[in-house]
Amino acid sequence: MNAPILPQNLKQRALYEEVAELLRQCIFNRNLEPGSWIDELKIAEEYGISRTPLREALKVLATEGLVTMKVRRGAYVTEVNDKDLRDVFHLMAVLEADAAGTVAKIATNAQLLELEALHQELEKAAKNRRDYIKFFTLNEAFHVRLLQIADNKWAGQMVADLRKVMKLNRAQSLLKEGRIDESLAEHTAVMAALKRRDAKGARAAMHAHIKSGLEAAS
Amino acid sequence: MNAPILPQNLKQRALYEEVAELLRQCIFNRNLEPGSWIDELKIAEEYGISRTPLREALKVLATEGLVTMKVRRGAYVTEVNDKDLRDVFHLMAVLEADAAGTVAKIATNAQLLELEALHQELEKAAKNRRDYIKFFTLNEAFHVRLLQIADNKWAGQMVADLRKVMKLNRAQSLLKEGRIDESLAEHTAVMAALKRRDAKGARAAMHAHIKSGLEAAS
DNA sequence: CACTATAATTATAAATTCAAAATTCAGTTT
DNA sequence: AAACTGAATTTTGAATTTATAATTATAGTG
Repeated sequence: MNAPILPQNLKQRALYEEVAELLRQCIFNRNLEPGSWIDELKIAEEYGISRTPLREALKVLATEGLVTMKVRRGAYVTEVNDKDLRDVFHLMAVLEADAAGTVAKIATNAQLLELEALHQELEKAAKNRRDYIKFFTLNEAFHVRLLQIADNKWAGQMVADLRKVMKLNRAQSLLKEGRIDESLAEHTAVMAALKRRDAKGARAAMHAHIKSGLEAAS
Repeated sequence: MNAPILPQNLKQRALYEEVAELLRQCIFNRNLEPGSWIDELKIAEEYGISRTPLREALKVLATEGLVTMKVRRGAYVTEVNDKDLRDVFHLMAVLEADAAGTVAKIATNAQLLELEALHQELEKAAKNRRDYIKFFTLNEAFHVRLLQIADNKWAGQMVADLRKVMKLNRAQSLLKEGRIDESLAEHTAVMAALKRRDAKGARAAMHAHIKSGLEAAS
């Protein structure tokens, strides 16, 4: 019943944080469908907790945009329409392009090598056609690391939030095989610009990369 | 059929939202100082409410970045250091520049006239030297309206959050009289680019405008 | 038969209560 | 006198209870 106390959990997280994370997973894998009402009583019982931390978690998800609160009507999983998705992709393009430009300027050589290593893993995964789950994971890792190196925690937080909203849309996961080649080519262009420390080029390449991701999704 | 629907402006807000707004004001006007601990019992009593909605409000502010939660230690007003401020300004510049570019492209003529009207009010306020509170208010109104016209609710939300964090820093309010002239000139440049529907120019002008705001603040 | 009003049910919102963790302070020991 | 131990106090975290709003169901009337 009780969650085992793992030694790695030295920094304990608050219960409402744990619940928020569980709910995010439920939302991403469509256990909770967009537009559907979130039954507080049911979930609280399912998780074996009271409604108080659950409601706190819901309010966090609401400010993240994953759920929508209606007064006296409870919480609903946010529905993302096409325009929303376009807007989110546009913002992602703007923010990640800026981050790429920054990285081209400020990254240490070691950090560029690190990105290069991730990129090469990505290339490997792309060759094994069936491995598009790994491709997807590595791709996200690359982008996350890039944001980290850009060293703007506010930007990192925002892009993370936007990524969550993107995951609300089923289409985002449709990284089809044909798209892998295209995506990899774009990635290579980004990496090349970074290596020659071409901020403007990196921005442009990243912008194009994300925007073409939108076309694939919509 | 025509049951009297309540006007939208009379929409009731949840108590935790009201409390969150009150706390924001307390934080912005230094009633609660950065770094200071937030006494739940005291505040709850002050507002005449229980701790439950207060704690929900604190969690909202935490995801906005205004407040930092420490496990088993409560909530603290976030302290913004110089690097944080630089990062926030940089993001604001990127996001608002993008929004300005979008507005140059998609705004209706009526919307441009609306912005123009706001801009002219700004000019008037600038002439009355003492009115820098009004100048500040109008300036914010202009930027808010621009974001609205850019019609990307995610971007609007993000810029609003960033603005809140900016307000944590005392320096941001030091919009001194000398700075008013400079700020107005930059604003005029933005407006001019918008009027000739020059997206690139609008982006550049807005970017410069925000960045020079950073220099004034730091 | 339809429509309205009202009662019953259900779910959310907020307050209160309870539990557990951290801090403080006093007392003892070295 | 300094440091450590442990109890008392304070404060956070979570559960439970209470109140209120909204929806549904039911009954009554035109």
